[in-house]
Amino acid sequence: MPVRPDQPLFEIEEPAAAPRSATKKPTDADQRPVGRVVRVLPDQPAIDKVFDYLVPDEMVKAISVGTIVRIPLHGRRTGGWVVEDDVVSLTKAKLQPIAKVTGVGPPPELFELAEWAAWRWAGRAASLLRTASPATAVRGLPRSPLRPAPTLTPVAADEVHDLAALALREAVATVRLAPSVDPYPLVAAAAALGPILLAAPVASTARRLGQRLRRAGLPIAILPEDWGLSRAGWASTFGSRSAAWAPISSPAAIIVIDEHDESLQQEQAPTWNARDVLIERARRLGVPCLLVSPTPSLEALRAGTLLTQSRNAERAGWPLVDIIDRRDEPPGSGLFSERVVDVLRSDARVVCVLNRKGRSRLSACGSCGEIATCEHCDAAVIQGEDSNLVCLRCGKTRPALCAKCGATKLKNLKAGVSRVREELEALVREPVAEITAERGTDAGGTGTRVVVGTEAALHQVHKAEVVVFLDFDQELLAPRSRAAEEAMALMVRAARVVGGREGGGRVLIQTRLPRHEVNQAALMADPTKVSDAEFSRREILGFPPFTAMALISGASAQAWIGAFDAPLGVAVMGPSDGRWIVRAPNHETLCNALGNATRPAGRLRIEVDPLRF
DNA sequence: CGGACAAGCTGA
DNA sequence: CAGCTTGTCCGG
Repeated sequence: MPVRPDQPLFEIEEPAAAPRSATKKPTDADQRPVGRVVRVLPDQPAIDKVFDYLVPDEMVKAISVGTIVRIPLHGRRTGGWVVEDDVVSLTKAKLQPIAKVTGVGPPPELFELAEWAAWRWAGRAASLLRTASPATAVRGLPRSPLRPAPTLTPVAADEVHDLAALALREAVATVRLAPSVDPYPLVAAAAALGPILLAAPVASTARRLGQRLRRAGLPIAILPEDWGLSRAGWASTFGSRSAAWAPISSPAAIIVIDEHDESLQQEQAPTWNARDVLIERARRLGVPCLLVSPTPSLEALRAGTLLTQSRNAERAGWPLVDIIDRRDEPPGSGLFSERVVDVLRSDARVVCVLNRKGRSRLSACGSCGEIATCEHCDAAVIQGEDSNLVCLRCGKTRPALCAKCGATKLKNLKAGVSRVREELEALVREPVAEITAERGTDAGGTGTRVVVGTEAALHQVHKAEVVVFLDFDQELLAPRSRAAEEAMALMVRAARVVGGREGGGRVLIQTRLPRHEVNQAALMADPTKVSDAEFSRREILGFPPFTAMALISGASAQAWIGAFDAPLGVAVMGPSDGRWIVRAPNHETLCNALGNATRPAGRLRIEVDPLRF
């Protein structure tokens, strides 16, 4: 019978008050007649300093390391975490009492992990501990059910389950599973060892996996709502990026789903990555860490032993890929090859992907051929949906007419999604929906057979027979250091929308670069084509993971760089666009240097492991 | 973070 | 020099 942790199987008990560390040496500290003193870290990342407080008698039982309290500080009250108990305070200031116990906080080991992460991503421990803390006060923890958790019946003769058995013997295992392969047997195998911790880039992925395990009878905490259950320690914990900071104390194993996904990295500084936090967390606990992905990141390939499916099984988990070589077609021959037109006119459900918003990204005058540019800054202007011309650099808008000859007819040299939607409707003679990040599901993209959109379409459409990349070269040639990996991640998304090849899943790629490693990797269902190429490229360029980097930006970046005394082996490059790069042979050197630097006042962003540089 | 207090700027 | 802004410091 399934255990429903939210039903009255358990009662609420007082927060586990750690036994008052068996009467610490009653020596010199007791010269002073004060009572118990604890050290508290305020929850304001800007303070980054600990303060000592007296524990009033009525709070003695409720307070231990990790407890969330309110403290008087500088004439007002703030929240904070008890980070040390039974402190011998050396301060000359007279101690104030703790004002209030708010509730249960993260387990003690997360404080050490937060300190490490603060060093690793040049941030403050408080911002990480916020992520590790409950959204609202938790006053008691659910008690473990009396009946033992059922033993899971292993999935019979399942390849993924067998992979799990191997993976769970490693400290860190990188498990490559094709896009349409269900990771559940892996999760179930790990959960058979005891409560596990699982993080996935998309909350709904984590939730679905958790619910399946819950149906199998295991107690499951799904974050953020089940924070208390996770803190209680006996339930497997599932969540998105922030689950890297889940309060579960001793998971038997840690799993990161789709570890290659960029959304596992926090956008705001400190830019910690759930994958890297969890590798470290597993290492400290001495439990296996499973990094799962159809296209493992270079970081995962370096961190763990690679385990793969059989070649046949992996191929079956990728869709059939058609590379449509457009090199022979003249430029300007339109966005739709014959192959694509055929598919569009079939009765298949099709998602067309084009990462260009608006009507036109590049326009020229229909009569004189002049490229439409901004009157202010000379950058090329784009034509938005209202058909006005907008400069992306300075934001100026002007009506759609040629600046040279005044003609009002503009030629569309690079169509955007809005324009393509109109063209598609003319082509298929039925309504076509447009999906971009801004105009999402509300635009009702699911109703029509043919959909066109930016990559947001691949998030919002769950099932289609064909995905068409109308101009994949745009992804492949994007001026970004991680363009190939990002294109590969997009391919994985597409592969999931259409499913594996035995189910008829199909992806069409229009490209002029048929030999590009991403195209070849997709065609052959072999992601090593991308990682191999990327490894050698990065090694030649001295990019991560062969080095460690941080990107320094913001109004005070100049001042920071000026005061930065780069130690041996650490290089400062820049500025470009007001940003500097600090590069070191490894994180040890980089993070120590960043930690020793003095921080000027004002806005400063230190992005360790930048995704874009 | 946000209050306290000091140093700088303005106006008559 | 009051009255106000801006900057720096510091908290138990």
